[in-house]
Amino acid sequence: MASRATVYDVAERAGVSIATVSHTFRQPQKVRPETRELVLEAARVLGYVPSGSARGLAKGRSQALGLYAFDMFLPSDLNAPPASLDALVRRELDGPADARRFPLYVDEIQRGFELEARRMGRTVMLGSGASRDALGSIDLAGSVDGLAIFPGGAERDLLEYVGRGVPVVIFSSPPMDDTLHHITVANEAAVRELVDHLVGRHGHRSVVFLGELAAPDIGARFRAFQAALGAHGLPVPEEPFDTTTLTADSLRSLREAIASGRVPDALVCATDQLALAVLDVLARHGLRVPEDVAVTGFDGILAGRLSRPTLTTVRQPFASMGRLAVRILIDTAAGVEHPRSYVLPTRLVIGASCGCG
Amino acid sequence: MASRATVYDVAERAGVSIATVSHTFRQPQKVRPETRELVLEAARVLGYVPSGSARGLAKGRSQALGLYAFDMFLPSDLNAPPASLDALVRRELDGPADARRFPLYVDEIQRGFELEARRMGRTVMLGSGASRDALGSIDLAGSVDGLAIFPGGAERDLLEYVGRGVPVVIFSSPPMDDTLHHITVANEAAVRELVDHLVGRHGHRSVVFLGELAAPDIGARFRAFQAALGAHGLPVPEEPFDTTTLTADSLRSLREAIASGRVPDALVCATDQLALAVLDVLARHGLRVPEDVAVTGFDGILAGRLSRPTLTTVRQPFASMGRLAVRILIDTAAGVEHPRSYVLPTRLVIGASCGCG
DNA sequence: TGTGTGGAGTTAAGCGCATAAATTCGCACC
DNA sequence: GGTGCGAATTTATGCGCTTAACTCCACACA
Repeated sequence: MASRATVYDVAERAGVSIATVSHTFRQPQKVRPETRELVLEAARVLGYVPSGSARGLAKGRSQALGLYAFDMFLPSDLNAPPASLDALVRRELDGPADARRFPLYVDEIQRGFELEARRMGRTVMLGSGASRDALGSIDLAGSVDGLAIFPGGAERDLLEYVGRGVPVVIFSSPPMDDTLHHITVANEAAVRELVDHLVGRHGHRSVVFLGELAAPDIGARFRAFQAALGAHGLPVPEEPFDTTTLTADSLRSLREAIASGRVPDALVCATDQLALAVLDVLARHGLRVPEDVAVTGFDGILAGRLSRPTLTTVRQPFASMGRLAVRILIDTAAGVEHPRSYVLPTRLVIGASCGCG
Repeated sequence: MASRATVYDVAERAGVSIATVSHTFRQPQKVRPETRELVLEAARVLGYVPSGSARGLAKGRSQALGLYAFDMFLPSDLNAPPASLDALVRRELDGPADARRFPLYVDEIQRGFELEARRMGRTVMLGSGASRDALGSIDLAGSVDGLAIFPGGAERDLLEYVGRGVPVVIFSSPPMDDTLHHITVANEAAVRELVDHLVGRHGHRSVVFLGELAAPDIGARFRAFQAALGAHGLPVPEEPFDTTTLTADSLRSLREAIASGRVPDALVCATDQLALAVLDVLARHGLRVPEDVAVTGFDGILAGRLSRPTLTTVRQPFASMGRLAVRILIDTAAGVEHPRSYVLPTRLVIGASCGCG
């Protein structure tokens, strides 16, 4: 692995200046065919591969778009000790293939992002870090022409900061008065439709909301939930029934309700992941879904179609969100204006967990 | 979007030299706390974000690992005209969520790659291009400290070329006498086990292989298939029953066999994707699986667990392969030797498509 | 007072490429 | 033979950062 060849090496071997070498690769028409061939041959012999860093520095942009995920999605993995290869393989082959861990909604957005970037001839840089780790996203921001990011913890000001130098899109975050671009869905309409279904169609009266309000989108869903209950003339709760985080000691309120025999008619969960956890808890305590209690999710991830019963949920256009982010970033970097906020539609997906089918 | 602040700007504002600014971020212990605070404050005010390109150039490495996929996996998307946002969203929400397109095996390897890179504090650069496009992977190679790649078309020499400057890992490619690192699975043992099951357990005699031999791993599987049949005293075919490419006019041999009423007992498909297509064709022609004909796949992708019947297949440790690639790349870049080839184990997964269950 | 020492900061030299501006050259044309 | 011109190539500079080597200075010690 000798140190890589540079333009200088190629130029010397081809008997031309480095400018000609550069031209040969970037603006071939400016170089006489014979000279070009000379340069290409030299490059071939030397195994020349242009340095992306040097090019990026010289041109002022990298042709790369960044996607940053806080590790909130995979904390367990990040903290795990490095397993031996054997252990990794054995665990993977012996364990169950788990659709609950992958693909999640992040992965679907990422996929759309990748596909569109590919279409546009851009490379994608994937970064990640701890929730509080400012440096991770800053580092990434310094290497790309645009950055898309998932909502994490207290990163708002950090993003504004980063956004001064590079366009930034934030997913699943309702319109706000900041300098970032937002992509989200019509949470209000979606929740309204969901509640209408549970109350209007199935006649449930005791309908509750489960979810942690920290994420901006989930807050919006809860407020929409309150409004929807009100619209149906039902009592409006001040807070979610359970504000779980899906960590160790989660779903406490739900388990207490089960223990005391006062389970609501319907559990509206802020996300599919949460809904699946709820299904588990209910099953473990001998409660049948939907006979004893209805459950709904939000997102439309794959695992929700594999569960028993299948999940009634709201499908989000994740791939489109990822694609849209790419378009916004590229356009904005090129000076083309874009609306600061996009609110995409959703679709109610009726499964078995609400009592239908 | 004013042009980004640089070390010079920060240095000037803080009244220090650019070296001190750099030290503040890279080796904080070398600068006095008060000075450090001065610099950080200046950086904060200016919205300073270090340039990844400049750093990469100065240090000679980028802390990024590359993953390159030829577009053979997504040709349709690449060639599609750019749809309007509305059209994209509508198509996504209205269409069926299709586990047959995602996640595929590439995605699972990629996931392992990403997770391990994250663990190691590296960023991942995703590139892609047309099969014949040398420039794509070369460009990517120039921007990363190591490159992992899927087997595509005639890229062998290209990879050797790229491999001169940067460590390269190639997936699903049996050990070869080249300068690259290879990661694959024990195709021979896996196919042997599969055939043993079909012949020994289910008593099938007319067992055929379907698959395109271009991919190196698939070639290995077919040779193992031949050997396995021979070991059972069955006639050994010269060629696969069908060498389909899953494009427009695919599975011709199979359809002809169906038309002529001479369908084999068991169809051993080179991949799950192919097996799923085979299931479709069989169903469309009124043939029942496994009653009329047995089918097996290879890979263990998610869609194979969603099909009816579920697929009997061979599960590969994809995530581990991705993780291993990262370890190889990082180690090799650091001068630590690694075996040139890794051959990982697999696991036979019995579904319903072979006649079990 | 002279010397040594270590800490804090600065100087200066690249890293590999792109590109504007300058130069060279061949050639047509008067 | 002089002039003009466009094409081909080179010169020269800068992109923003890292870091080895150096300077400076305060302080301890003999």
